[in-house]
Amino acid sequence: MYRLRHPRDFSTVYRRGIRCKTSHLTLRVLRQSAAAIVLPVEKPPSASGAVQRSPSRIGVSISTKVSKRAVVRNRIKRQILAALQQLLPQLLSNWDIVVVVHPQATQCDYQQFLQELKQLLAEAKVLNGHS
RNA sequence: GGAGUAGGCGCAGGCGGUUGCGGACGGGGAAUGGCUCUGCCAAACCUGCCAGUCUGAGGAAAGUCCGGGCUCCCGAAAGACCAAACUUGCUGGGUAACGCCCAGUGCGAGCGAUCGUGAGGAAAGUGCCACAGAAACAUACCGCCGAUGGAGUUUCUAGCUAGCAGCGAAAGCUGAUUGCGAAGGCUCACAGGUAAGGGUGCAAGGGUGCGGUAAGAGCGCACCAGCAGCAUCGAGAGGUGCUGGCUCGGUAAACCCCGGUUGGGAGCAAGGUCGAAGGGGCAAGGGUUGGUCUUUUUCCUAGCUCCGUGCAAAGGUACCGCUUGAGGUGUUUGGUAACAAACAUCCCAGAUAGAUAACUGCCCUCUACUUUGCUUCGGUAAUUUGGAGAACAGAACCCGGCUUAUGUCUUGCUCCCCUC
RNA sequence: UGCCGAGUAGACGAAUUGGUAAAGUCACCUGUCUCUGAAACAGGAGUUUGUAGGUUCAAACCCUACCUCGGCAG
Repeated sequence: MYRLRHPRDFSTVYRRGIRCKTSHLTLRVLRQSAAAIVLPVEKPPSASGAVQRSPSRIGVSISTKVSKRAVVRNRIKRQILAALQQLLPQLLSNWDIVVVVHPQATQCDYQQFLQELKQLLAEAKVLNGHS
């Protein structure tokens, strides 16, 4: 799994991405080709089209407002990443995805996260069809 | 059995399965691009990627309350003195150091085991002690006394004086009366004495008792508290005993004094290395355009989508700092202990949107229920099924402490109740 | 991660060289006025000073530990 790591990537997704929302999570999604306009150096102009097949990158954002305790935040993040791991084969490539966690999500368990993520990704049309 | 108290160099479930994450190690090993093009370089002394082996949170990793190491800036030979700061402060020891730890002393709390202790100086000075109260550190409101001094009193007395009456020869005696009147009595409470009692207050000039006194008072005595001196025990804080003069308010977590300690400041986001693209800044130079004066060479000034050069800033954890350390484990020795020494042995996280996880099986432990056996009917043993394995909590440069949060196991000791 | 600052009625906010039921404004409640409401006037209630200990005769204030909130490096 490829992770979003740089703050610059996060702010780009926040500025330009599509937004989807459930009661416990918010999803921000952006095509990497759109990001390539902002950062033209990463991709030479000749190869900008169909040649690129870099996999989708995923980031999770969870603030101290969700919970003050680092243990709780880390567990939620790990559970979300594990759920996405399970969904990874169905994901389309060339997308940047950011998952934002809401404060109510401290009560959720793994199955709930899995279900909500599946729903959100389908809504954002990042999931590899319903085939 | 219950209640309590002090510890633990005590534990933080175990073994697996599937899918995954960080680091280290040694292997395999591209695409692509460049060039001096049948080979080299970039990264080929192996990057992305691939599989393998090893390894991967805590007792508090937390709070950031102290003390260090380490790094940079300012200052500075070294030492002494002064100043300043710290806010450290019973004694002895431990430690790299500490406001920490150990052992003891005094005081306080508890029936006790034991616990708490910010525990130098108020007899060096200054300040403060509201209200109340006479007075808050020096006095006298009520009260007591009035010994001493003063004033009053003859309707207090002794005594003296004067004339009158009676008796008498006289001296004189008796009686009532006039006046004086003590160093005596009584009255006053004016001066004064007093700090027992009342009242005020957190606090009122050691406490209790007896004597004493005009009334009182360490004024005297006994015991107690406290102070000073001496002796003695102890390494010391202090303990014990004797003697003495009799007594001093509280507050220093108020200023302060004394003693002690100390170069100051910032903190790994310290600090250092490298520093792309595309822009902008400054400097001097060149080029070019315009203006003025002198002159036809240059100079001055203002500008520019111009040119290259130099300087400085800036962007990013890309790399270093970064984990071998006052290190861990074990044994022995010294010490009451904290701890120290010697020997042996081991290398044990290094992330940076931040790794150690998600789901799940068995064992073990605990617990609830079902059934059965025993029963002194309180329970106890086995068994079936279900549930839980938690609580507090996530390394972020590294150590030593403190504080706070919190599940469970276990050891010693104390008090109370019951039974033998 | 490191470093700073602040907590006083429902809201704002004074009292901080310790001194005795902790000012004031808005809001709230009751009444008067009015046909009703507002305004005005009169009266009233509410805070033990973030929490827990300590020093002191006495603590919002001094000391210690904790809790919460905010800020800076960003």
